Amino acid sequence: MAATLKDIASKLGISITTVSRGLAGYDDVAAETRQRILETAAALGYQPNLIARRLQKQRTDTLGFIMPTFGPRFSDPFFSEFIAGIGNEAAEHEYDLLVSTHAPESEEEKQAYARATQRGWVDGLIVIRTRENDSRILHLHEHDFPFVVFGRTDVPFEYPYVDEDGVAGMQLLVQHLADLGHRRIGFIMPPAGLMFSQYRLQGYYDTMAANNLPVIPEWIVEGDLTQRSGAEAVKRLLAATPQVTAVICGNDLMAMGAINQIQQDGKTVGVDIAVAGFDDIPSSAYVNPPLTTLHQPIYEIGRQTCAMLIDIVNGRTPENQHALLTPTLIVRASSGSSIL
Amino acid sequence: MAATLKDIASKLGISITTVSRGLAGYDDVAAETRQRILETAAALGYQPNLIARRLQKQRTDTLGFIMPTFGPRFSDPFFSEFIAGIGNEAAEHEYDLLVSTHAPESEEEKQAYARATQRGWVDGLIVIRTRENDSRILHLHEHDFPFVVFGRTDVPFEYPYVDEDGVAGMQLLVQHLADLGHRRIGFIMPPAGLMFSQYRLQGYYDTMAANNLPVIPEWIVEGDLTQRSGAEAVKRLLAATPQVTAVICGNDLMAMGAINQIQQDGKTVGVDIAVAGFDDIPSSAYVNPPLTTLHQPIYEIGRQTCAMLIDIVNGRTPENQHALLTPTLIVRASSGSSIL
DNA sequence: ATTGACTTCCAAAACGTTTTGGAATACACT
DNA sequence: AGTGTATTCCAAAACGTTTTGGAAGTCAAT
Repeated sequence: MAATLKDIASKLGISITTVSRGLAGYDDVAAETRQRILETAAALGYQPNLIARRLQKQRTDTLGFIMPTFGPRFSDPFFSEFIAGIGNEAAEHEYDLLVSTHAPESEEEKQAYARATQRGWVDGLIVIRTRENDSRILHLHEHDFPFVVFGRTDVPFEYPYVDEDGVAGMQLLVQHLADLGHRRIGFIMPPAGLMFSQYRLQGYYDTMAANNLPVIPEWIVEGDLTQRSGAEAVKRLLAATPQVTAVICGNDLMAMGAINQIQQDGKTVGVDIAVAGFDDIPSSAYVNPPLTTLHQPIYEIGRQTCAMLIDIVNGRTPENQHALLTPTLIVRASSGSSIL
Repeated sequence: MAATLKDIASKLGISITTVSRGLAGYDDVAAETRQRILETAAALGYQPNLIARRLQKQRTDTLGFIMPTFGPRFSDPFFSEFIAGIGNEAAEHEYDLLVSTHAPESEEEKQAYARATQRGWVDGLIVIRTRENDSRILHLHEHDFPFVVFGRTDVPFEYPYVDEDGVAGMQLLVQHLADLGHRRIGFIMPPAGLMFSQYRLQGYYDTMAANNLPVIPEWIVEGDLTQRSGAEAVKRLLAATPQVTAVICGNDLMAMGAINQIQQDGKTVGVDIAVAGFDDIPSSAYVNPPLTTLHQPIYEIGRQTCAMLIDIVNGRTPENQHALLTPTLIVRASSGSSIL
């Protein structure tokens, strides 16, 4: 039912070629003919068949994003903001965005990446939440498939990425707490397999050392980025080392869980104990007490990542293959005031 | 470079047809031939070109989802959970999910829907956040394009939808507050143009009336679903009618903003004033005080909506075109105890 | 020796588009 | 009259797949 080039051509008694070229604005079509083509196209409500065009052009004008989600009940606000960023950037360049969700390191995830590198699915991929020696990046690199990563990883070759400077971020945060007089600072770290955990951990170690503060292993516990795990982790942490006066959480969601847990135990966050997060999700300004955290411009990072990918897909080498953004420190009430 | 049917055929000295049919498992291919085809396909790393297949089959095996987002800094956890729901359901049925974001009622949104109904983009669409006399639904219905909606609207024809029963939900919540002794209950409603606002408002009115509680216009103010607007709205509300003892917010995000604002004004939520939300996003259990709210199984709703769409796309009529789910009341500390 | 049934294969068309490599015509200039 | 140059058009190929409608061969039964 939908009109095709053939319909227009036969209605006008001219060839498909001419119709195609007329519509595309080539100058080997007489102005008068072109006019008639345009009119009939409009009259028939012609819309080009994208699939046919893609088959001919050998490109999909589509970008892929495979979200590494954990449980089914999953709703890290990080993702919707990131999707909005890449989606809007993609739309501006007339690219579509194909999204799917798979558990990290699962069999389905592997299949999804295998499928992606076959021709005709997407032109390029966006990868996030890098892991050690990330198999996704290895696979994409092996198959010479265009991709950009949000996050660094330890592979023995160059690849384009955007990343936050986790070390610098943690440096700001730990220094802030140290300046307030904290000497025993705990760290609820994100899953150790994720690369950004390592940078954040590194920044924590470095800055503690820079302030001549020793770190004991009990001060570091691991969470899985959810509120629930933040609550559990802080419970374990404080049970093991009640002397800790401040707790840094690997992300805001865990910080929210931790705050809740601490309050349930009858202590006052920002007075009895300082808490800080990482990400600056919108909610972090509205919890009680408001959360001291490190701001990451997720939306902008999404845009930038996507812009870089579009460059690569079009054969342009981005002037800067590696973008490293420093988070900014947002001080709110949860870190309290000086305890000196 | 990627291997095609032609490559396999010429390597084996047989026709493309036979290769295609062998791979597809038709029984007019000798078992031995089929074996050789399979082997060579594996050896060459053959992956079918999806675009070519789609062109031939005249279907995209792709579903579309156009998110109606407001600002750039947008991150309603509702969306990521909903996407996970439809994405996983789609993946199970071997469908892809195409996602884009456009401001509601914007020109780009209109264009996106116009583009969607042209052939060869997606096989069906998922629509959410219905508006009065929703132009998207009118357009899709006019073009006879497959779609399923999360939400009802007031159009003069039948269409498939999944929706939450906002009236019943609010009934539970208002009754809960009335039972605690509240008689002056404010309502921070979502944008009036959204259909679910109207149901929630209706449920509020109905249940107030059922309890012989009058409602005065000052008790109702509007917000835009963000934390910030929740804070602003509650400020306006309490400035106008300080006598209010309970405030129901149209969603959890606004409730979080409201709680924060009330606390900044030095009052205690759950004691001086009760606050409740709607949605039961994960954070709502972790704010301080934890939020009384209505639970919606967003992930499940996403799955169900998507499953219905897949049925429709495949020409099967779902047994039930209209699913109405009743939210469950989650009582937490923010609504406090009896004030009688 | 024919016939019919079954098995195994394939040429060609089709999906709708873009691109290639001219062809045909008209016109002006030698 | 012949050459060259624009201008305007188009047939055919190509993208990679699936499906249609047989064709060819084998085998057993007549």
